[in-house]
Amino acid sequence: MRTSGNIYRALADPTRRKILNLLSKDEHTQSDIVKEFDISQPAINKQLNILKKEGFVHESKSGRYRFYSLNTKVFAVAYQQMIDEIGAMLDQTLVDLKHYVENKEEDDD
Amino acid sequence: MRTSGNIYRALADPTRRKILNLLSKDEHTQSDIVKEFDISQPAINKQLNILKKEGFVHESKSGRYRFYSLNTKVFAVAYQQMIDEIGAMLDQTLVDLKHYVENKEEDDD
DNA sequence: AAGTTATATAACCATTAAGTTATATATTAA
DNA sequence: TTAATATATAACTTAATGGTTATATAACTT
Repeated sequence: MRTSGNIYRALADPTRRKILNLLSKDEHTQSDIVKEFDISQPAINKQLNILKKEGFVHESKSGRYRFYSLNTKVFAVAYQQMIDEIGAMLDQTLVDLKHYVENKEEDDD
Repeated sequence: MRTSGNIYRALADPTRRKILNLLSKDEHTQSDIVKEFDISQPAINKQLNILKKEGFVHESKSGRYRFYSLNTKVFAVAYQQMIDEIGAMLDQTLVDLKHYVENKEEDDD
């Protein structure tokens, strides 16, 4: 099985995170996406190509438009792997933190 | 409240991820850490300084040694924020994926 | 006091990253 | 067929990254 896209790289840039976030809600054309940013069309194009190459985003052509959508399966799997890797470093801490937050909430009620 | 360290940046580099992983298990001196890698001491020093600046790692001086440990609280909080941000994009997908995996396990038993 | 070990710092280098502007190409609309 | 729109690509700039080597400083060991 081919090792999944580099999610760490994908998430490292805020533009890419915002694109992923947009696509998680809906399919968008490239020009739609461009409108959501203050940067140029070629800049967005580059980031889309990166996300495409990593496999997190799917492109489909229709006329002069390119529709982009989140490749949820690929992204979800990479995400899970990341959680497994990073979350493991924090296992007990997260349990503790959860208790702490929960108790805090109780106190606040 | 000061916004938490940039976990996306911290995780973007494999050397930093490995350092964090080491420190999640135990405190280490810098030279201990250096031994775990094939790169130079100054290179490790740099990465440690980045992790320190982001607040994910704590340094304590003792003689000529520097002891490094994971700042678990800071890291856990940043991690949780990341999970909230990124996980939200995948909510339903993750539920589906879980069902899929669970059913698969059942079938395999 | 001299040598060794741990860490820090400076100067440097190559690569990558993330954007820009200008322009080309493809498709649709008038 | 001309104009407008959507996307792609090329060439460039600037800055950040992640390493290197050489050397300095600090602390311990003999």
